[in-house]
Amino acid sequence: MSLRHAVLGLLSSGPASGYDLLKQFEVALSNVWPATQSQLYAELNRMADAGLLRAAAEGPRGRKEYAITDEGLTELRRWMTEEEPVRVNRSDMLLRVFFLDVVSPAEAVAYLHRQAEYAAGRYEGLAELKANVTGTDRLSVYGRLAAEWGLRYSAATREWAEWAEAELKAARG
Amino acid sequence: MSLRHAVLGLLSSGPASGYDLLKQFEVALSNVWPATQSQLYAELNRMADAGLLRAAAEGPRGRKEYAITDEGLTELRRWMTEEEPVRVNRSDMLLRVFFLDVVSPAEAVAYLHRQAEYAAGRYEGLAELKANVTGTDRLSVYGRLAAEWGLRYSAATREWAEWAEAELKAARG
DNA sequence: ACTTCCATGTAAGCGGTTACATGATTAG
DNA sequence: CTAATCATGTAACCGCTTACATGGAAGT
Repeated sequence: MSLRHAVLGLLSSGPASGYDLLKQFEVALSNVWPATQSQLYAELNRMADAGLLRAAAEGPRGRKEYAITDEGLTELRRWMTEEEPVRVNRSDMLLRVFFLDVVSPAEAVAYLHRQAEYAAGRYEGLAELKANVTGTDRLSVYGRLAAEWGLRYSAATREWAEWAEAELKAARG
Repeated sequence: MSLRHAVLGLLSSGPASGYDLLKQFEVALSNVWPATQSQLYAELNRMADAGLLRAAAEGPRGRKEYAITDEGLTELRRWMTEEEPVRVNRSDMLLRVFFLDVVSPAEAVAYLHRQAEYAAGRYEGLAELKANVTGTDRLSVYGRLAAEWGLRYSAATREWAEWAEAELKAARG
């Protein structure tokens, strides 16, 4: 249940409302842990019930500002140090690779070509994003580390797709 | 709904029972699209209802062998050529990176170190797996392409984690 | 006035996981 | 005879997505 931990993480640098958090999810975490509005508001209420959060202040328009509790901070630290990341690598893109021979050789090559182009585009996008994250706040500093991962990931995927495309062409003779 | 397409893909090389398919999921597709027994049997019945499959034969112990229909093959090809892969990159591992300053500097470094080690181990595992997949059948040939992606992915992740660890140490001064 | 932004909530549905449940056949 | 393997199914639960629903406050 990592949405919960993402919320704890965001609140660990200061109180915020559901609305504030939603923007942070969109801006900073969208590539790593997207969350929808509907999901977030429901989870905040559950977390308050569980004592990980408390409604610290109320503002205009029914705004509720939440602050992390000691219990929440303890849980966040426990998750960071004791719980190993879950790696579930469902890949729609890779699944298709297994079945490439049900389409024509030309279509198979085209598929890999599209994946290389997509990865190249994503690389460019992340490079731009990283260049625009110039802050010294925690989310910016560590966000750049995460962006660097994305960059390396995109580069590796692009190179793989180009390699695989060449392999297929070679196999065709 | 890619479980459906994974099933269509597997059945495109010949009829199989739910039990057969489950083993193929475990052996060939576990790193790309894991499926549970419960999920698979239910989906097979839905797919038969939808006309993508037909129960082709019955064997001992209530065994039901399914064959892909023309409709199923058409859907598989459509999915391969027309539907772009969905990329949802929820990463538990990367999410933690954003919140690395809620733990001690030593714990943060240790976290990245563990990730590098995990990626290195995964690389070794995949290298072994790839070396053992020597067949010339479709799943083997394309499985090696997919394994190559995993190898590059693991290497990139390991290198990133080592780099990030060095960054943190440098920042600590 | 009108639009945009702020702000929170509910409900239906889907895909996936875990656990439960049952029974036939084959190999040692 | 007994264990392993073959074989299929159901039910509860969980997290996520999409869509619906409402209304207050601020800027132009």
